[in-house]
Amino acid sequence: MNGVHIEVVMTRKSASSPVRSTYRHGDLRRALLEAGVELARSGGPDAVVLREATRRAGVAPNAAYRHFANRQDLLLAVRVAAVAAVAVAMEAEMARLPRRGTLTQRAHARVRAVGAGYLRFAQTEPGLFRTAFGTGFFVDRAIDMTGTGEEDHNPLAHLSVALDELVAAGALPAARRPGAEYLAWSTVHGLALLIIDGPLSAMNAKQVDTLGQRLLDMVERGL
Amino acid sequence: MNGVHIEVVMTRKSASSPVRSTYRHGDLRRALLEAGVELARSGGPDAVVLREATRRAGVAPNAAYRHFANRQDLLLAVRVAAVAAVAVAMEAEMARLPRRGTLTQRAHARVRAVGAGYLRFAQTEPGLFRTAFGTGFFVDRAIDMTGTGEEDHNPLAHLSVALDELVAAGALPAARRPGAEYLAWSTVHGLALLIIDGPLSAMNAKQVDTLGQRLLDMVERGL
DNA sequence: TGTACATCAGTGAACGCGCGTTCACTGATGTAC
DNA sequence: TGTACATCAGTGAACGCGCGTTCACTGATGTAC
Repeated sequence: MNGVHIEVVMTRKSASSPVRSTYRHGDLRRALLEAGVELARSGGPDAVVLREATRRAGVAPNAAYRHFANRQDLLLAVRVAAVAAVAVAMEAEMARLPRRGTLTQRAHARVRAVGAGYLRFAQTEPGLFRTAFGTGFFVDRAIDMTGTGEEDHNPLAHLSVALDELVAAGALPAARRPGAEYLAWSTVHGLALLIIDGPLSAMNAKQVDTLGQRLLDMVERGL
Repeated sequence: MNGVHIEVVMTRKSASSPVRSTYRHGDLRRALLEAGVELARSGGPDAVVLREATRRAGVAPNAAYRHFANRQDLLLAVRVAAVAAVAVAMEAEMARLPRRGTLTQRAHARVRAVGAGYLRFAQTEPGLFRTAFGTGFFVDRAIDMTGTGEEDHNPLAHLSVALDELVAAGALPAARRPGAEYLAWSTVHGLALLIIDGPLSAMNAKQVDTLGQRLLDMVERGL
C-alpha cells in the first residue's frame, strides 16, 4: 500500500544519516525538508515541528534558521512538496491509461484518473494529504509555488486540462465548463476527507474504491 | 451574517459574567462549555484550550476538572454542540420551505435545504464547522452522542430522511439509495472546505451561493 | 603551490511562553437530627 | 427552627514539558593573492 513515494526535488546529494562526522552537514536544507515531510506524513501539518526536524537531521535546533526563516517557512516548503506529491499520484494514474478508444472515452478516462489519483493519495498518505490541503492554508498559494520548481506538478492544472479535453471531445457543454473544476474538486475532496477521518475511515481499500467510482460516476452524469 | 446562534442546551441557568461574588460558581460546566464553543468559533478545535476556558469563566484552571475529565473531554463536548448546531442550521433551512408542490418537488427541495444549511453553516461559522467535522475526529461518534440529548439534532439523520423521501417520491431509484448519503455528503463537505480555507475562500456570499446551487444541481442529476 | 583571510553553516546555552495536569487545601451548601 | 456535619466545587501553588526563537560563539570551507 506504500505506492506513493515522495521525492523531494532539490539540488545537491542527500545525506540521510542522522549521525555526521563532518562539522558541516552538506545538505541540511534538504535533510530538514525530508524530515518535515516525514513528520507530516505520520502526523499531518501540526506534526511538522522545527525541533524534531533538526533532531532527525542530527543538528542543533537553531541550525534550521540558516535555511528557513522560521517554523512557518519550513511548513510551507513541506506543503509545497505534499501538493506536488498529489500531482505525481495523479500522473501515475494517468500513465496507466490505455492509449486507445474514442476521444470522448479517453477524455472521460482522464478525468476519472485525476480523481482516482487524488482519492488514492488521500487514502495512502492521509498525513501528507492533510498537509497539502489542510486547514488554515490557501491551497492556491501552495499550488502557485509548485509552479516555481523546474517540474510543474500541479494537481489543479491536471484537473483543468482533463476538463478542457472533455469539452474538446464534445462530452461537456462549453457553457458548463467555467467553474467546473471546483465542482469536481469539491466532490472528490469531500470524499477524501470523509475517508481520512470521517465516518468512512472504517472502510477498507476495496470499499473505498467502489464508493470512489460511484462518486466519479455521479460527477460525470451531473457535470 | 450572524444568522447562526449556538444555544448550548443544558440544565440550570447561565452565569455568563466572568466576575463572581459567590465562592461557588453555580453553573461552571455550562460556562466552560460556552467558553469552549466561543473559542472553537473563533479558532477551530485547536483553539479550545482548557486554561483559556477557565479564564473566561473567571475560575482557577484546575476547577475545570470538576466537570471534565481532561481537555479532550471538554473538546468532545464542544464538538457535540457544534454538530448539533449544524443540524439546527439545516432545520432552519427546511423550516423555510413552502408546504405546497408535488411530492417529488418537495422531496427535492428538502434535500437541497439540507445541503444549503450545511453550506451556510460552514460559511458563517467556519471555526465551529471545522470543530464539528474536523481532522482527527470520527464524526459519527459525535453524531451518536448528540442522540443522547433530549432533542436529537443530527445532521446525518436529516440527510438520510431527505433521501428516503426522494425514494418514496419516486425521484431516486431504490437501488441507488444505499450509500447515497455519503455521495451527497462528500460533495457538499468538499465545497464547504474549499470555501472555508481553500482557494474559494476569496468568494463572497453570493458567489458561494451560486456555486452551491450548481453543486446541488449536479448532485440531483448525478445521484 | 602555499598562505591569509573572509564567509557563513552549525554550536551551545539560554529565554520566555503557555500548556495540561496534580496536590493538599478551604469554605459554601444542603441534609440529618 | 437550630445546630453539627459530610460533601464536594472551586482555590492556590506548583510541576514538567516541549516548543520557537535569540545570542554570542567556533571552526570548516573556498577564494584572493
